[in-house]
Amino acid sequence: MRIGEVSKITGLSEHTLRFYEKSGLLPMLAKRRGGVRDFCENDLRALGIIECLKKTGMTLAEIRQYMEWNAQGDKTIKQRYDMFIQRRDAVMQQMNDMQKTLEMVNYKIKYYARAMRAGTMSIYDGKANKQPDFFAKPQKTKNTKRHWGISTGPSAE
Amino acid sequence: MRIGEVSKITGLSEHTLRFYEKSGLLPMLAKRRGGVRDFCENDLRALGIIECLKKTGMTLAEIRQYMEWNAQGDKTIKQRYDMFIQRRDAVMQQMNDMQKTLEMVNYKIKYYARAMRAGTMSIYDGKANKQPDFFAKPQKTKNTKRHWGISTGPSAE
DNA sequence: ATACGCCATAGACTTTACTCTAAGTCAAGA
DNA sequence: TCTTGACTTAGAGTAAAGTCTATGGCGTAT
Repeated sequence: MRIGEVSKITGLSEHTLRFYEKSGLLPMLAKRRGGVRDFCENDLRALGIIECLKKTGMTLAEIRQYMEWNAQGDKTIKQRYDMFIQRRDAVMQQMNDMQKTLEMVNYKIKYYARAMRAGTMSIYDGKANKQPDFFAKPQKTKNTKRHWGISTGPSAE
Repeated sequence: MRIGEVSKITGLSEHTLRFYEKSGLLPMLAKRRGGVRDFCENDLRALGIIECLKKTGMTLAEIRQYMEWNAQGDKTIKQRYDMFIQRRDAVMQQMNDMQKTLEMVNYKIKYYARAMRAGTMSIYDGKANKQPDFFAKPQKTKNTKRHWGISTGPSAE
């Protein structure tokens, strides 16, 4: 499989795919004579992992570290396991943040919907502002309502 | 309220706060004689909105546009309403993405947990790889399981 | 044979969002 | 008065992740 097809499948540009390889994110990528990159199923899976880890907030440098651990085999299993546990925590934190973000956005939608019906913002003159506090520290005492339960996922078993 | 205190409250650096103002994100910010910035409650709320909108994926340039609409009063209510509807969609998309990301991370946690117990990756030799496909198109026919229900939030009423 | 499409490399450039530096102002306390 | 600490400005520098350009090499359809 050559780079053009991989670009179509993944949605990543050919530039980006070459950039990833140059950055050490695809150490096992085979090349045909002439230097043409020859992507296999494993490379596609690696690209899937890369995109996944990016979404969890990792930098390309950190992802490269993971790929190096991969290449080192059995002696780095624990590092890799620990990394994914960390990533799970990061993802759950992001989900919490998105929930808070959604609450603010929904507040604003209601706020502007009301102003739209009135045709003016002046309906809010002199009124207390109930806008959510985005800098509030997470509270221990009061369980903030959630629209979805947080599960820690499968344990280490 | 001066910049140092605001920095402590928001967690944003003084540099960043000045940079935001220079970028037009805080058009109403008052200054004392000598040029010292004087933040009020509304400025804090504006900073909350800025951080919120950043999390929804907006750039500072786009957020600045919103702040300009704010300053223009009643004639831009619809633009601002529409913008927050768009933001809600973006947030819900991100939540879906995070769910997919979490599934991949949990798969990997199980994968490495098993390898850790065995002490080797070789237990997977010759086995089919069940790693989630990160580039799969969203399917219409099969409701993908979710850990949290997606609500569109309050409608425009 | 030659033109076409796909691919290669090296390296320069871009965008976004900060982050820092240098040099200076200002108000309050010893 | 002098010092200290918090603040100011303009502008330079940085980091991350691409993105693009110039130039050239293959393999194949006409």
